[in-house]
Amino acid sequence: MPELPEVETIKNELLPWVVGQSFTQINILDSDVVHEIPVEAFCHKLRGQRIVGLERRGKYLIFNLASSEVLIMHFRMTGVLLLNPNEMDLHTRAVFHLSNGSRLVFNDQRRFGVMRLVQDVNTTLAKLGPEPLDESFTPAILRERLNKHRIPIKAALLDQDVIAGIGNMYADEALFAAHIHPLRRADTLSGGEIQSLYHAIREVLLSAIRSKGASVDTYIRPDGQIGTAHFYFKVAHRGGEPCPLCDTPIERVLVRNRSSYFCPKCQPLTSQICFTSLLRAQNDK
DNA sequence: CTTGGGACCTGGCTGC
DNA sequence: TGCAGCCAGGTCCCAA
Repeated sequence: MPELPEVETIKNELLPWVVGQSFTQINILDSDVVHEIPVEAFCHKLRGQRIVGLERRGKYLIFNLASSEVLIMHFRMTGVLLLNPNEMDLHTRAVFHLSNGSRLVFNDQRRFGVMRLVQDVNTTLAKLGPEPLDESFTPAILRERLNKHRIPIKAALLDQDVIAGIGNMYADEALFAAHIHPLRRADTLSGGEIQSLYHAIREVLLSAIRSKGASVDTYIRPDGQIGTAHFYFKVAHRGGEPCPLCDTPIERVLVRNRSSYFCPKCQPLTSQICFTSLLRAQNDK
């Protein structure tokens, strides 16, 4: 699942190959991948456009163009962007030909990925929460954001309007590192817990970027290689395995219909749990 | 207004 | 062996 570290890796590895190049031809094989604008218009507007910059915001990959327009991609669950792949892929949705002869190929097994052409990226992504790796992101900002919500902390971390870029895997890893139960109510964290969670979020994301992302499911890097962040996961996708700290089996609980993996001993229940969610989750088991 | 849950989608896995 | 049904999850949308 491309979350912040995966999209950051895609951006870093593509940047030297695409910035300064122009789109010479665009082939859309699955018209559903283009949103808000007819495919014909999308291709027509993009053809000949020069890429002047490549950025990431949250889980979005942003192509800044020489014109005022901006190409935005979102990979959702199974989208990948490959540079000059050798093999054809059944799930190719779009192919971008560049002026240096390279091909950017957008593959997406589950067809949830989207791309858009917008006038102003700041308007389009205005609701996104702060970037957790920005210097301007502080424990005080995290506290202020979480205090507005009476929902499970896990659900708050997944809400892109609260914080941008965190998905299911890294939310579980951050909560484990901070020793916070996924069903804790977001607005009940102590000052110490906010501090722990703040540092856990940043360390988990930075560590994953150093490992070039996590190749669970279909994610691979633009050159076709895997990322290795998932080798170091402590709880994510590890239900039933022993906790690396205390050997207690990792448990799974549903929070907002999403699997959450946690250690019941290292992330203990407290009186500030979201009881309704917990009961519903337990009933489902 | 906030919160919760289903829909979307497809391939892999489980269990009968 | 075959196949129905479940599961994975980011985001949107609707209902309570």
